[in-house]
Amino acid sequence: MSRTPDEARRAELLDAAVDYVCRHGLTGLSLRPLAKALETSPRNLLYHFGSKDDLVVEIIRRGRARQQTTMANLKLSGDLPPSQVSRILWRQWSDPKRLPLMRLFFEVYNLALAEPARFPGFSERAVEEWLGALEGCSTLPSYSRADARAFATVLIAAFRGFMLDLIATGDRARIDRAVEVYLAMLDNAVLAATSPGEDHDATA
Amino acid sequence: MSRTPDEARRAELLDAAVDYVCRHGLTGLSLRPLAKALETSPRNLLYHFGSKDDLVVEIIRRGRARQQTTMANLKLSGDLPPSQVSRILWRQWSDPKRLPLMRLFFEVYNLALAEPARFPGFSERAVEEWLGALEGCSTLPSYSRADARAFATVLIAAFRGFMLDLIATGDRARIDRAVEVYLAMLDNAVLAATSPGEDHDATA
DNA sequence: GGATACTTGAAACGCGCGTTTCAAGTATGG
DNA sequence: CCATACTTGAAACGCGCGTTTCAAGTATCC
Repeated sequence: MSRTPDEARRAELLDAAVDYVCRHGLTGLSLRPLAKALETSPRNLLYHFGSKDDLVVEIIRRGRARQQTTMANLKLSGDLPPSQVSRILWRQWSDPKRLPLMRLFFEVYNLALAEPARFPGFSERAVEEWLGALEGCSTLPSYSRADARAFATVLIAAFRGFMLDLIATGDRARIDRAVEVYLAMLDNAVLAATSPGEDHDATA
Repeated sequence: MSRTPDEARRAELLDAAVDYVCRHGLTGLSLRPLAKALETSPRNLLYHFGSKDDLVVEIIRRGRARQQTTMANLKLSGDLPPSQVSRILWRQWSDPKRLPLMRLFFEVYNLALAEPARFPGFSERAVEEWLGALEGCSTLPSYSRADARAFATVLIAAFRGFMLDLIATGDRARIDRAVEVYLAMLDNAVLAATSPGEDHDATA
């Protein structure tokens, strides 16, 4: 007939929107300022994305895609010790260039907690995906599956806790030092779990 | 003259507002629904609190007061091992009755990150207060001050990470198990730090 | 080159927001 | 008891929001 839909324009707008949201947050997002920053109009955003809610969904989806790209680049081989996996994770994600994306996801976690209906299953998936990745990545042979999940839960909790602190305070010196203390603890724990001599009971 | 200001009414409204915000979140808070839930009018909220922003500030302040009351009840003596301090903290705060307040503060952290001007220094203080408490509570004699801060940073990160997970997934069984694994790691670390025999290097 | 469908702009609509205005209601000090 | 100041209610204001309407602009296929 006459003309093919301009998919590239949509992708360009979406990418710019993700950048904007990383800088300005998702909570107070409104179309008019966003449109102005993207040098377009609210009308156009709605034309390309249908509604604001749909746009938000796509922004989050695109953000997750960036996150997963980063994770894929980690190339974590299956037999690294947990401390190595955690160190690589930390090195990668504490990069100032990646912090805004991380901050965005903490924001989305919160929004999802406040309005689970708008982001169904988001919070649960956010943990479950990392669990899956870390369970597979750093399992100790002696661990049962539940132990492995518990251990992975520790890794995730510490990682996210350090991230929160870094995002909030920016006190990189203190936190980097804390991460090293923590990684040494991890090595100690693995040592204790694999050496048969010690009394090692992790249950209450 | 004629009548004394009703301070009790204000306090009552504020307490009810904190409860409301714990249940409904602070992000989308607006006066009309809040007033309806409190069986009063927007007009009255503004009369008692001046403006919505002032009200929000007072809600957060009151929430912090509740938080500190809980902390004061912990009665952490100075010579408990870190794992005991952490266990008590976790037991106290993972109580379902206290989770909403914790969730509220994670929400405020995020708001403060998005708009530092509205909540000046909030995020930094949130970490610094816990740091101070934990530094004093579970210092090891062999630690320098920087080491103590780093160690306390680990405790806070893990605590907050576990909290985030619990609030998001509610998977108490998995997380309680993870906490036990983590506490055992803490004990191991303290053991390693105090026994002179082992090679113990926590720097990169 | 003109019909066709994609793309964009300007302006307005209805809505809920925080806030203000104005007036009535109410308890208390003199 | 009544003047005074505290308290509350009803209604409206202006504003920014997401969205819609209507029309113009633009690239492409026949």
